[in-house]
Amino acid sequence: MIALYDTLTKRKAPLRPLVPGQVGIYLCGPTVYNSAHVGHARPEMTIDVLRRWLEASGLKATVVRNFTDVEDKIIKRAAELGEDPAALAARYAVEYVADMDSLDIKRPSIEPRVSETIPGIIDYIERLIAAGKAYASGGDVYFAVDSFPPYGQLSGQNVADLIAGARVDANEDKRSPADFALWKGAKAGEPSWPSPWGPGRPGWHIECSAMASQHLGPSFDIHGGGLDLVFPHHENEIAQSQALTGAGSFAQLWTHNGLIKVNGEKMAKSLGNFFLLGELVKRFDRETFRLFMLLTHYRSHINFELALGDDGKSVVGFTSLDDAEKRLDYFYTTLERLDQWAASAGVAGDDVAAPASDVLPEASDLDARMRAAMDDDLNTAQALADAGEGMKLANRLLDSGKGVAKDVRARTLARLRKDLRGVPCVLGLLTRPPRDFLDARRARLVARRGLDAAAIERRLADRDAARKSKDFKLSDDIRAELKALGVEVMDGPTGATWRVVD
RNA sequence: GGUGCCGUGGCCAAGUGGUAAGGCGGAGGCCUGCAAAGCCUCUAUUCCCCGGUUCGAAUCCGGGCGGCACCUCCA
Repeated sequence: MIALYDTLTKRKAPLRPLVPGQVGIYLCGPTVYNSAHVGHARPEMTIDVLRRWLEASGLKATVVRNFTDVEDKIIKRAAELGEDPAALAARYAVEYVADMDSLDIKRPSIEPRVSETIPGIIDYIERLIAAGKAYASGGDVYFAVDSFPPYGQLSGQNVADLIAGARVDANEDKRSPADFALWKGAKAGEPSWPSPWGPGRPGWHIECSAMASQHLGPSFDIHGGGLDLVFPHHENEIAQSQALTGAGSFAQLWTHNGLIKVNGEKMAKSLGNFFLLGELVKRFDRETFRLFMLLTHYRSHINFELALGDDGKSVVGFTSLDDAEKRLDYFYTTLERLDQWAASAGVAGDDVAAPASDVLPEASDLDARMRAAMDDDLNTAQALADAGEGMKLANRLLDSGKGVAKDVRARTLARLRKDLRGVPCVLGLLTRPPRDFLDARRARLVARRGLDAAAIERRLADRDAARKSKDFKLSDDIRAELKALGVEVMDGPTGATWRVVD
């Protein structure tokens, strides 16, 4: 049974699906007014892992992730570019899908758009007005926060403080400064839809209430999003929804992922310190992003570290991603060694998976430990630390069977070979044949350093000849020569191999 | 001003009552013609500080200090 931390009750709670065996998840999606950056990947990755874990646990997950394609920022940006707002939003939505595909994030079951939900939104607003929870005023419609006493339960805010803080937008048409717009009357030249209150468009929060209830029903299991959305967005979603459908309806569990910081600073458009996914994906393996994110628990902030040049400003490297990719390299290298051992030992597939008692204890409970970590609020950091321990044990046994009975060693290695791909594969890691990853990575590094692989191979052949004739001076000279290029030569039982150090 | 989160070794980071995971870095070692990779050992008597609860606290409570986030567009 999986437990998740619930922002509303501030504690971990076991997931008890409303419909046994099925889990409905709503994730707040992007406002599509420009390209996706690293920050967008975090909630997507979090929900992707949640969804994969639930599915692996035998549950059917329905993930609804919206596109907000009608919004002030889109209108503004479209005006700047002289482009039609709808066309601009559609263009960036296509790009967004491609970016998430490139990170191997499973597509949501349903991707509703505001532009396709307008009738549902208008209906929703009409019901709120009929229930006395909202009022039309000056072409707009506002939610009456006073009509919903529990307001503030998610974020710990109270209405009086909000008003006293004077940070809420006072507005002639509002009865109370804390009220928020459900419908915004259109100004000249703005895109609009006809409504009982005149032409206009939905306010920011109502879309999610409407889309969630339309696709998942008035009550569903999990609502996700970034920590920055707790207030006001999610608070307002709760108000709108529960004002109509009552306490306890809407999301049963609220999960919020931590944000991404850049060299310790908040990542913000205004600071300009964000990086587009499309560019980073060219430079790193897609699994590198996944590992980078999953190495930290989803509720913590992640620091996206950059290596800066001497001027302290120019970005010369992506330290966090480099580190994650090296770790991934270690994992895949270990798996390859295990595969080679299995091939030479004649171990086929998983068929030698032995009972727990017949393998070393560190290996016998590895899978259970990883599963327990995942069930405990998706502790991927713990699960991957466990996997790392398993990798280390595998390498040790592969190096030497000293002190371990031969059959126990073999069964342990077989077990590790299976389990080290078990939970990690569910998380979308270590899913490929090791050689695919390792070759692709080396090719990328070769290209990045502007090296010539064929030339390296030729020098390696020269060195091999030198070693055969015991000319270690020449052999070492060639090693040094390649080393200067960033190429490391590794002598092995089947000849020398090489890799690019970064 | 309000609200919430956090403060773990040089750095990163798990751990929410039972006596400090893991990674990086560093030191030593095994292996190697030399290396690299891999492995082994060491690297926090202690979890921001001060009180309290408890047989027992990094974990709970109170106070203080520090950082961050949200309250305005932000994933």
